[in-house]
Amino acid sequence: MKSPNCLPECDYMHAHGDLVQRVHDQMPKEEQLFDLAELYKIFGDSTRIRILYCLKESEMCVCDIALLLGMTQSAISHQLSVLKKSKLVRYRREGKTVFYALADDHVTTILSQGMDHISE
Amino acid sequence: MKSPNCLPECDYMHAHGDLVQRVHDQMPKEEQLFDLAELYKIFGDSTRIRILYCLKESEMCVCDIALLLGMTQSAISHQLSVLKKSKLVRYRREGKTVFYALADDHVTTILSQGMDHISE
DNA sequence: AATTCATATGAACCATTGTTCATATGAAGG
DNA sequence: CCTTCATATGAACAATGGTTCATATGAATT
Repeated sequence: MKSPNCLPECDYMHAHGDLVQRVHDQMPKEEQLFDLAELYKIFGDSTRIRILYCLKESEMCVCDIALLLGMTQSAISHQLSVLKKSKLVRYRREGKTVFYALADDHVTTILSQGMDHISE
Repeated sequence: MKSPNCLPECDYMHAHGDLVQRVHDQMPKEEQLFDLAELYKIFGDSTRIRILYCLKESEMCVCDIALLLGMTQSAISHQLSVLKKSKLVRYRREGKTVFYALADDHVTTILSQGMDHISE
């Protein structure tokens, strides 16, 4: 009798069954892999990357970022809201102005990790 | 006289000019930030993440991966070609079969880096 | 309370991208 | 050489996502 998690049969391709089953059993949970992809998706846009690199230097308000990146306030605000939802940035309000900053050191680490990789 | 890299004027928003200029000067090159985003984009798809996690365990041929992930051979092949273009996987041919593997340890590192982050 | 200013947000539009389907390539075996 | 089998690839389709435009919120100032 097969395990409840066994793979579907494959009649037209004779794959290397043992290997496939072993690797299958060692895979992380589907949900975890999905969340991981979602995380990278956030970093996978150059506007958001540029915003994060701004905030790496200093906390900044929305219109400063917009000015610096040469984009509209709306576009920046939309992207900040994406970054906010993913907890990659935090913010504080001061009067009419909202200052954004990187959420924690982990974000910086991930950024420099990737930067290392492409500078090879 | 302004530096050749100075920012455009902004008449309707009175941004914090000094800060903006300072952060602007410390930003990495546009092209680098673009490439960084492109790298993360590759990781930002759950099919590709799942493929990478398969290959983390063992080198595998295309149809094994397809079987394991319950997807068509074509879909997997297309994604492998994306991963190949970005040098995240390498491959070797053995007769009719092509075996894929992770390109280097750096890929594993990036994967576990992200996995750390979401497991908080 | 009315206005101004910084930011947020909803809808629409266009571009990008992942999958499918059909077909091509290219190696091994008869 | 003709077939078979594993993989690759091109075109088409559907879905996702980033920007813009118009407008809303909400805080400060008069």
